[in-house]
Amino acid sequence: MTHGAAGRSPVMADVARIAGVSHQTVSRVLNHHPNVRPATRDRVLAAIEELGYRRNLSARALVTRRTNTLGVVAFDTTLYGPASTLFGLEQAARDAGYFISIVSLKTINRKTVGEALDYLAAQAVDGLIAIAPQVEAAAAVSALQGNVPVVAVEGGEADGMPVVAVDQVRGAELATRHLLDLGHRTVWHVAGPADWLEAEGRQRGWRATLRAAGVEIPPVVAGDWSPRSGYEAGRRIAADARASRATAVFVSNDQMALGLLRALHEAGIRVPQDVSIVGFDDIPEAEFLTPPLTTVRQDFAEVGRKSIALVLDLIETGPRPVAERIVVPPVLVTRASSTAPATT
Amino acid sequence: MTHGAAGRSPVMADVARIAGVSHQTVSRVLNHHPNVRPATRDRVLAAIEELGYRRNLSARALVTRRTNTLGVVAFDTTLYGPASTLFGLEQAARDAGYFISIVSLKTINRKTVGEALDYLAAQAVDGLIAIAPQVEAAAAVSALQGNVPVVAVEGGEADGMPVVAVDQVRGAELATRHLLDLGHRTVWHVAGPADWLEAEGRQRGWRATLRAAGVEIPPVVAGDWSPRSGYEAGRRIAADARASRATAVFVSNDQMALGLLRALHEAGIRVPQDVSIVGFDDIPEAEFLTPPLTTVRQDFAEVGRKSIALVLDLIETGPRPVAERIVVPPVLVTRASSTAPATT
DNA sequence: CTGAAAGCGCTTACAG
DNA sequence: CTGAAAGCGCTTACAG
Repeated sequence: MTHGAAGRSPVMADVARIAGVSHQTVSRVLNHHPNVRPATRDRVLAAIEELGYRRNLSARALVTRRTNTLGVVAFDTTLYGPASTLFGLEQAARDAGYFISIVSLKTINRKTVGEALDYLAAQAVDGLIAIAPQVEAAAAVSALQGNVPVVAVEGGEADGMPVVAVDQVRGAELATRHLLDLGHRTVWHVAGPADWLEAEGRQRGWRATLRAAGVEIPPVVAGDWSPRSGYEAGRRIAADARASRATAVFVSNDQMALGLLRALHEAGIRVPQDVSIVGFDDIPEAEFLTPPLTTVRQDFAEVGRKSIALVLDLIETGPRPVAERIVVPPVLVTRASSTAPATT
Repeated sequence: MTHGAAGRSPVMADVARIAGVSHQTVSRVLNHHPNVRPATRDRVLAAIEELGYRRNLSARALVTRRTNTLGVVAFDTTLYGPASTLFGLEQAARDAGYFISIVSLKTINRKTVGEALDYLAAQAVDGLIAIAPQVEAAAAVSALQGNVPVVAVEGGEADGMPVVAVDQVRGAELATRHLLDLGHRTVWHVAGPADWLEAEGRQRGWRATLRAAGVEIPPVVAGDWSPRSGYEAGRRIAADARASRATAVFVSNDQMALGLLRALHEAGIRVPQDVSIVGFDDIPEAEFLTPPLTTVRQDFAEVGRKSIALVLDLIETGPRPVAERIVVPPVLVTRASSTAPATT
């Protein structure tokens, strides 16, 4: 603030005056325009440094019609998966020089998702990323399909929208096959909420694997992702355990597996001696549960990076003739909660 | 798009033309200026509706010098606490009509925090909220103290900056006193990382409570918030258990308590019969651990709301003569992991 | 209660 | 390689 009118922050014209050039030349330097003489460039840079000048991004956005901001719609970023994805998105966006404006929803339906998208549209974001793991949310996002590029994270296949997702079906196959390979006659399944695409994909992968193996397909036990619902599922399975002779359970996420572990423990059923358990996500706690949980790890950071890369590419090159679907492979992490069945 | 030049989105002048007024009148309607005749207002509103007009926020920001955006600096939003706080912040900001621009850091030091603040400053945010739970981060934030109002969430007391925080000392007192009241001779402590203000506050509260009770103060066991570090602390405590005769442990967060539970279980030490455990946070999993975990609940949503309210107030009314400190009380949640010591 | 004028701080052709 | 001009879409005094 040693130059320029006191009290106001410096503008391009202040820099220009000090550098002895016009403000257009300052603009050229800032935008890495090739045609600037090195000596001029250095003078401008020095003046910028001296004044602590920062470009006014609102003014810039007004003329370029680019805000350099990406909107993110998310649901319950308190859950490990969405939180991790968001973290990955944010890192990748910043590396690319974009700002992230986020709205996270408490409840998902066409109305709330629509409002969120409106909210971000009002901000004139350059692109939109929707962490839209529910059928409803995906539908709401695809209904929008406005002027701005949209990428769905964990979105469904149907809606003709670019998607970046972990291969849920594949993950469920890994989990189910692992248990079958250990020698279990079949594998039970505690599912996530019916309207979540991930829950649906995992159930599909589980079912396909059992069918391919030609084994009996037990009835699905419903859950809602919460430890509590896993606990309740566990009580039900424990009650049926002797009758059903369940020896292996693939649980659709780690939090439910944690609740299920608790219920089996209460019922005096040992894991893995009596029942083997496999979860999904590999939350940081998974390794330290009793027993340590075999699970399927998702690379959320990678999903975030790929989503940003895709939306930026869409911004640059315009929409594709056919919507892309980028798939990130999951990895099975084997721990103590799964073993061969007792030979009875 | 039925009016105006095809291909471009409608601007204020388009609305004005359709409503038969000048664009200033449209502006007045949008800004809820009192002096607009109701009939005129209705015509303008109808035109806005008809065109699907949205105000260009960049143009608005250019003249008002307000971006209606709040910047948030956070650290590892993958952790339950920061994720929950962020969620609360975002809800509260949106309710107040503000956008949130977030940058989350992987590592915290003066440099990374400084860069984050620069990044947000470049965006000309109207206010800044720093989830700055480390000593270093708090220092970096207070070093800034630029032109824009800053509120520190979980910040320290020293830096003369407005702070919103859960009363960590009080929470630790609740936990420690609970264990003493159950009849334990003293209480051990697994601390969080030394440079975290929350870890420091909880340790302070624990120590003060023991001192006030006139009981022996055991050496602190160090952790880093992770389940793994809790596990390692648990192994150390288990190894010393007979020698040290530890019967009660206050663990500085739930994730470490989870790891500690695992270690004690491996060592054949029963919780709570042999050792009582109390955690901190009340993560969703806490209720379903084996055994269900007694812990101290923090109201992160409330912290978020209060932080937004404070920063907005600072934006409106300017800085206070003396920096405010708003404290949110924690609550003890009693579950099965804590009980009276065995009478030996 | 409403309109004509000026200006916010940039970028983008257009000259030279 | 660099500058004078116009304009992005709003809001804010200023008139009336």
